[in-house]
Order: sequence, then C-alpha cells, then structure tokens
Amino acid sequence: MSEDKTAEIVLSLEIDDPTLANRLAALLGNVAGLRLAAPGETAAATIVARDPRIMPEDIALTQRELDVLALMAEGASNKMIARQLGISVHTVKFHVGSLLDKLDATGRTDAVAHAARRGVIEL
Amino acid sequence: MSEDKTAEIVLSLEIDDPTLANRLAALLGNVAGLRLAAPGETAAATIVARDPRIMPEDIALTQRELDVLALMAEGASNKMIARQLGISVHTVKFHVGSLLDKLDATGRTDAVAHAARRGVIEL
DNA sequence: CCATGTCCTGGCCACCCGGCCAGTTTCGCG
DNA sequence: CGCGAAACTGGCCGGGTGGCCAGGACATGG
Repeated sequence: MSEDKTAEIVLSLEIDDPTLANRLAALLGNVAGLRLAAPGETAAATIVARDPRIMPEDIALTQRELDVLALMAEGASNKMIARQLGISVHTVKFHVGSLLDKLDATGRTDAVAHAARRGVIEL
Repeated sequence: MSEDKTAEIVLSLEIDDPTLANRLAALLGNVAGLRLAAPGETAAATIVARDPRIMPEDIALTQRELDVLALMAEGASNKMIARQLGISVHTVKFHVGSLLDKLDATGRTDAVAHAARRGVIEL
C-alpha cells in the first residue's frame, strides 16, 4: 500500500438524514484529495450526525463520585470499589446513592448507561 | 435564524491524529458550503476517526438475549424485563446468565458496558 | 465563628441478583 | 426419527444492592 502523503483521504458517510447526507456527498465529491468510501471499504475517518460528546453542560459530580462511577463502569461491586478506594462499603453505597440521584438513574447499570450517554465517562 | 437551504454545513472535526486532522482541515477549509465548527459550536455533523461500528466479529447472541440486553441497558430490573417481554423472571435470569457468560461479564452492569464497547448495543 | 459542602462511617432491612439444581416445549437439521 | 439448540419455567439460597436512619471530620468561605 502506498503511504504517499498526497494520497486521497477516504471518508465514510454515515448520516441518517437523507437531505444532509446528499448535500454532504455532493459537496465532498468535488474536493480534490478526498474520496467517499465505497460500501464496505475501510475509511480513514467517518462523518456521523452531531456528536454525542458535545454536551451543553455536564453534571456536577464530585471527584469521589467520579472515582466510584469509573469503577462501577468496570463492573466492580461495592465491596471491590471499597477495597480499591480504601473506604468502607457503606461509604461506597453513599456515593452510589448520590450518583443515582444526580444521574437520575434507577440502579447502578442505569447510572453507568446515563453517564456514558452524557459523556461523563468513556466506555 | 435563516433556515436557508443553501446555508453552510457546520462540521466538527474530532480526530486525534494531528497529521490527518490538519490535512482534513486544509482540504475542507476551501470547500464552499462547508465550514468547520468553532470550538464549542454545535455542528451538524462530526468527523471521527475510523468507525467504531466496524467490528471484526460480533458476539453470537440470540434474538431473545438481544431483547433482554436492550432492556438491561435501559436500567430495567429482571422483574421489569419479565413484564415487558411477557415471560417469567426465571427465564429472564436464564437469559441474563447466558449474556454474562457470552459477554464475559461479572454482572449486568459489566455486561451492558461490554456490549456497548463492542458495538452490540447502542447506548 | 458558624454555615455549607464533601467525604466518611455505622446499623438495619426489604428486595434484587446471580448461580445452582431441576424440568418442559418447540424447532430445525442431519 | 432422534438430537441439539433455543426458549421457557420452577425452587432454593448466599450475597449484593439500594433506601432509610443516624452520626463525625475537615476545609472553604461568608
């Protein structure tokens, strides 16, 4: 494969909105140095709709809550989290409770899902 | 706000690789009808590296397991899943057990996280 | 100095979860 | 026609989870 610096950049277009997709395709089709990927072709980059990571405002979580949240996302139990952070299980429960509250979740699984959706944590 | 059909499409560029990012920025900067988003600006679409959705191999999950998994990601309890799918809690547990096994997870939270990471489900 | 917020800990308890055992039905494939 | 895979159901039980009560320590800042 030629690693030519001037090689075309292959872009994959994954936009649900047909209008936006067509306009982008038309626009990008005329750009020298760019090429839209053929179906199934491996692209260097992908154009997706919006970006879920761009959050208008992130939730106000304390450092400790972020610690607990990160370990929760790893599937750690309260006991494991307690050991990891060097605190008691009760304290972990306390932080988990705050998390459920702030993230508007019904359980730890829901909390991790919400946090991931809002970009608070990176899965 | 002018909802002109010919308005510029604002693109956000989120590429870690500096080389690729610079080349794309240079290329796209000259395209009429396109504009790169200012920091913090809401973009119509985002350019990301590669595509996380392109998975070398997806896990072999049965339809029912996918049903259960989807509801798990919504934070639903076994009881809620059972009601939703019209099956017994025991059966839900059965499917959850298979899920934990196939996804190599230690609990339902871990299972959802793994599934999301591998693109099996969309958070 | 006292209020506020964060972090930490304990006990108690109903409920949920996951793993174990067991079984049935239905379906497609060889 | 058997045989396995998938789906479904049951009981049992130890341990995990989440909600409630209570309290204390420590730093920031009004």
